[in-house]
Amino acid sequence: MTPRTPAPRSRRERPAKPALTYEGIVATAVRLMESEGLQRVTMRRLAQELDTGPASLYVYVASTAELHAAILEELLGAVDLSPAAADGEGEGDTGTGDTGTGDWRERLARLLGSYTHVLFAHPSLAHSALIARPSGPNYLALVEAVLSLLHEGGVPDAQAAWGVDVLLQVATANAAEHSARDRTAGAEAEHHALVAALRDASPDTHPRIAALGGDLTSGAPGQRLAWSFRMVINGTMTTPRTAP
Amino acid sequence: MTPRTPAPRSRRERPAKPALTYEGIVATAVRLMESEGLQRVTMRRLAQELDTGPASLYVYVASTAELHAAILEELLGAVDLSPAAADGEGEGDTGTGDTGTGDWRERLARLLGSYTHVLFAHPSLAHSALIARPSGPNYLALVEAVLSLLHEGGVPDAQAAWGVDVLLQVATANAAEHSARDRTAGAEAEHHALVAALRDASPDTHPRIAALGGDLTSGAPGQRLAWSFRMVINGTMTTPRTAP
DNA sequence: ACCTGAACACCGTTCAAGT
DNA sequence: ACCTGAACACCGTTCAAGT
Repeated sequence: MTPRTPAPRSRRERPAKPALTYEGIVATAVRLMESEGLQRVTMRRLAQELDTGPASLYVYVASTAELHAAILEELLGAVDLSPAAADGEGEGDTGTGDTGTGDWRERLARLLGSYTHVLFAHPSLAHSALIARPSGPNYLALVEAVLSLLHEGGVPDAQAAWGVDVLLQVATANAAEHSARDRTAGAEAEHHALVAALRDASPDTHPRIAALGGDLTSGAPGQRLAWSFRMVINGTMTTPRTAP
Repeated sequence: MTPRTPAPRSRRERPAKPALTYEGIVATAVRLMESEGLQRVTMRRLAQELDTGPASLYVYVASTAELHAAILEELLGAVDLSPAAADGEGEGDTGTGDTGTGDWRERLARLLGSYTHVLFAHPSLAHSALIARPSGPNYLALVEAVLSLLHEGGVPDAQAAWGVDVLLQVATANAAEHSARDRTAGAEAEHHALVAALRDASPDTHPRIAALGGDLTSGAPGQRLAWSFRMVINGTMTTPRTAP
């Protein structure tokens, strides 16, 4: 005598549990990361958020690593690629007269800065970006943008092809390092230990470290990163692919 | 009537459980990593190996991250620093006539190669090297060696001070990426997905990627890494610290 | 001071069984 | 085909209590 079907009203009480889809899972994962950090985006926690059991997720996602890569690809949509847009915006009078030689370099540094910024905004993600590189549309667009700026600058194709990797790697590694420093208490302590060790190195055993002194750790992170970008761009321009 | 003290013989049956020390803990951790991989070097597993409970380790080691950093510092002792030894070995007739200009560059690349090699031999470690940089004597010696080669090459101090970081970072990130590829099945699949995505990119939407084609992923890892080293060394030499 | 048992609050992944 | 309960085999870290 008990009704077999639940009262229709109960469907309106809360939004009906949506069917699982890859897109839905990733979207929920992004939300979860934004609110609780990547370290909480686990299969179990995510399943709980989706009102199901962890085993259900394995139908759509092969592993936790793949899940994290999918989140990164999603976030890469926020990278500002406009520095690479060489045309389109202002038709006739593009010449504002301000774009001297070297301008493409500055725009490339700005583009890479935007990429770094996105990683910084989601600290734990940079770390996973080094291991599981995404291959979705947003990542491809980023690679294309970097390549087009190198092309604009007249960097030989062969060098650009290999340089883009290093450029993105430097940006990613920097974000990973600094975001780890902010996040985990231990990482900050370890960085201080390194600074102290460099400061206290003896001129007898470590003459060069002693000679450079505080300069080894000088500069704001942003300044150092900007120099790194310029430096790798210059290196890419001037280093032929044939052995020296 | 049961004896309160264990029979002395039992002390000879197995080597008496050694007292815990920081050195002993780290040494056991290194052994454990060598036999089972870093992913098994957990506080619990290590405690088991030391015949104690995990809580006991926290007297000596603050966290798992610190433990991993200590292992890395230990392993850095295996890096071959001899390419940086500018003098001492052959006293009078140092001039074999073979050391042309650019030779310091080659030796620096060899030194960095040795560092990479050590990380590769212990795959899971490179990953943690990016986050928790060590600050022990072996790491300092590595930094000193790189700096002394840059000095030998006449690289301006300010540029060398910032360049050493990028140089080591590129080496570390490379090792992390490739070792992850070998280790986890998912990482290899993801790399293939990236290669395929680059290959299949449309010339309309991704003209530069299409133009470079297979060159984006060409070359053996060793070749690419060697080029990266040359490239970052060149960039460090030619990029002043003042804004462009 | 050093060490420990026990607990708290979690993990990833698999698989047989259900619908 | 898709979903799930339940289990297997683990984690890091803390803390009160012991020696």
